[in-house]
Formats: sequence, structure tokens, C-alpha cells
Amino acid sequence: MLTLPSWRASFPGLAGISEQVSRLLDRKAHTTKLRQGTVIFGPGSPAENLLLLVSGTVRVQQLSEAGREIVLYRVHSGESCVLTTACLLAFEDYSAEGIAETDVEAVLIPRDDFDELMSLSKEFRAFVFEAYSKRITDLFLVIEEIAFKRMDIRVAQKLLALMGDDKTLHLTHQKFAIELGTAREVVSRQLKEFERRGWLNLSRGTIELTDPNSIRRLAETP
Amino acid sequence: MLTLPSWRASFPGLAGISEQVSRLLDRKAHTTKLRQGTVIFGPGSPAENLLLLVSGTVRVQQLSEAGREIVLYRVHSGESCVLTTACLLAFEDYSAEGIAETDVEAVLIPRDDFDELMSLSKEFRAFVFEAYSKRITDLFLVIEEIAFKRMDIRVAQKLLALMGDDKTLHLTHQKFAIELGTAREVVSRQLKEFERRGWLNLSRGTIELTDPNSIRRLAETP
DNA sequence: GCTGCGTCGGTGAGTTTGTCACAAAGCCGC
DNA sequence: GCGGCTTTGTGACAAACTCACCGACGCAGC
Repeated sequence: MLTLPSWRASFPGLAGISEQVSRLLDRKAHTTKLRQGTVIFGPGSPAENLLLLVSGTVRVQQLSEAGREIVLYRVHSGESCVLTTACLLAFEDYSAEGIAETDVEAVLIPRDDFDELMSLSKEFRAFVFEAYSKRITDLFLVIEEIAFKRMDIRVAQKLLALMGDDKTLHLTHQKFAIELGTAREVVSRQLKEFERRGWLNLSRGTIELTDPNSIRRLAETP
Repeated sequence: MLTLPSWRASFPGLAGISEQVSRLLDRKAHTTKLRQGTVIFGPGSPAENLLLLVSGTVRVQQLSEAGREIVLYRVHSGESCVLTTACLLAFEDYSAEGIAETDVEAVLIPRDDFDELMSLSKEFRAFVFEAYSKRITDLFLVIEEIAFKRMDIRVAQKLLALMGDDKTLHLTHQKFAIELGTAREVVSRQLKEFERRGWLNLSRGTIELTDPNSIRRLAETP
């Protein structure tokens, strides 16, 4: 029986791989730590590795020419940053970037080793395609929301999604607006309206949800 | 030297594969024809095959709960419908559907054979990931446009993108609106405005571009 | 031809969202 | 307390979406 490096425990999708492949993986994978705020990939610095997140989160966002931004999705611990692998190979001119939102521990698999693993292991292929699938459905969801959903509902949903256990968010209205790909004023007004309804308290840099149930009710209106 | 089936000429990305893999591909690949309007995959009918388009086009669009729609991208001849392969494996509850926009000739590669090809051929893997890359950048572009671009510019761009050599489009305003994920009235008004400016002529079911250069100038404003 | 019917396009009114400009309030270092 | 910076608030306006409805067109059946 093999002794697995500890990071492997975070990736149940890799549990079924053969002993041979497991050894290859251990030999090729580098563990790294990234500071909060590190730009992992982006315009001008294409990704050269498949990234497996052991701890922390990575935020992937899109930049527009006009300087506006939108958060596309987040990669959490136990997940991989697969979309970049596709973009490893071809078009480097995509305008998305990945940023370490917290301090991050990650495992890096270089491009060539990634390819070898894809060749050798059915389980690894399944792992990769499943990750792709999740990201792509996330993107479809983003498109559906910005194209069709009302802003008040989107704000309510995002409040709940970003809320910690203490029901409090620590971010500026500007950053919240980027989450939704909209303008700061729109978010400010909407939050003010929620405050008038007694659903939350606003102060500089924090949003405290006082009535999450009402917010949830709005978020779940079809 | 092998004699390749004629469909292989459409896929330069597969030119470099080895003889062994080439034989496998020929043995496993089924050619089919699909009638215009056929739903290739969609809610309730997940894709079971990788699709390589030999001729015709496939339109992939998203349906919202409220009944609104948006065109995500098109697959043209010489391209493959790879995003569905990811979704082969996992989440079946995505609300996108693929429709044969014209009569279509396609080559089908069943899931298991797809997996075997991924295992055997570096070139096949490169082909698949390049296709992924293109689709994903397409999706990023869609997000950028619906989130940040003005409607008049998007209408102008779409007119040029859908224009045939005869500078004429044959579709209803409703269908044009679905291309952009917006409402029919918005498109109708915008087209009417373009007609007032003398850029095009409208009649029931057709749009005739009389001044494509002006339209292009608008489409290219940053 | 004419009639009826379904589809397609046009339009006004009201709401929501985005843009712009600027003011007010909070925070920090001095 | 005082400047300087960041964050939030707000009014006015423009753009986009929604809703309701009507008229115009095209076609099948008479």
C-alpha cells in the first residue's frame, strides 16, 4: 500500500487512480503557496500548469475594455482550475484573470505532465472532464443571470452566497458590484432599499444581514 | 499509405494523428445526417457522442425558466461540439440545447471511444482541448457583450455576423432578439432606427443591409 | 377575388437599470 | 482638528426592458 501525500485527501475524484499513475502524480506535482492577491493567470501571463487547490479560494473574473469587471466563478479547495488548461494551449488573448482571494496552497501539474496523465489514466480524465463540466455549467448560469434576472433578485442571491456564518459581508459596494458585473450606484441603491425594509444594516465596508429569511424569499422568487 | 474517408479532410486538426489511431477513428466513427431543426441535445436528452460537423451548422442556445432564450454559439463545419462531451459525464440538468440549424452531416464518436482516443493520441487531445478553448473564449465573449456592451452596437455586430454574401438576413425580429438574448421590441426599435438612418431596409422576415459600412463603423466603436 | 386567422412588426407608457456628475460622510495620518 | 483619500449617497438623465395592444401582412379555404 502507498502512503499518499496529504494533499491527495482533498481530491476524492483522484481516489480511484492506479498505483502507477499515483506515483507519477506524486513525482510530478509541486506544492506551492500563493499569497492573497497573487495574479495566478491573466492577460500577459498565461497559465503553464494545472492548478489543484488544497486550501483557499481563487477568484476568476473578466475584464472589459472599458474597465468594468465581472466575477465569473470561484475555485474552492478540493477543486481544480481546469478552464485555464484549455487556454494553456490555444488563445492567449482572453481577458479573464485568476486571483488568489485568500492565501492559497495549491498543487501544480505542468502542462506536459498533465498531458501524460490524461493519456495514462481513465480516472484522471474523468476527474478533469467533471471539473470542466462544473465550470461550464457555472458559466451558463452566469449568462442566464445577467441576461434574464432582475437586479434586486441577483443582489439578494449574491448577499446570501457571500454571507459568512456571522451573516456579515466585508466588502465595498464597488466590489459587490463587480460580483454582479454592474455599476456601483445600482448596488448602492439596491442595498439602501433593503436597509429601508429592515433586511440589513449598512456601514462603511460591511453589510450585516439582519433578516436573511426575507432576503432568501426574494432570492428564490422565480 | 492510408486512404482516409472523405470527412477527414474537413478536420485539419486531426491530420497529425498516427496510423493506428487513424484506423481506430475510422472504425469507430459513424457518419450521420440530421435534418434541419433536429434537437441534438437538450434538457432530457443528454448527448451520448462527440459530434464532428462535416457540413451544416449547429446552434447552441440557452433557455431560461421564464421562457426567454439566448444563442450561446454556433458550431460550423470542421468544428466539434465538445462542450457536450464534458456534459456527457456529469450534470445533465443544464438548460442549453443544440439544434441543427441547417441539414447537417456529422460524425459521431461514442463516449467510450472518445475516451479511448483521448488516451491513445496526443494529437487528438490537442484537437479536443483546442476546441474547448475556442468555445470557452466564445462564452467569455458572450458574457462580456451582454454585461457591458450597448445594444445598438450589439445589434450592428450581429447584423454583420449573420449577413450572407447578398447582404440580406432572413429571420424574424423575434429570432434576431434571441441571438442577443433580449426582447423583440428592443430589436425592432433598433432596426427601425437603423432604417431611418438609411442603413437597411426592413420587410416582413428579411433585413437588407444597404449601407454595411455605416453599420460596421458603429459595430467597431469601442 | 374575399374572408378569417395566425404571425409579425410597430408603438406608447411605465419601470428598471445604467451613466454621469458631484456632494457628503467616514477613515487615517499628521 | 485638518487635509487627503476612499467610500457611499443622490439627482438627473439615458438606455433597455416590460406590458398591452393594434395594425399589417401572408396564406388557406371558400
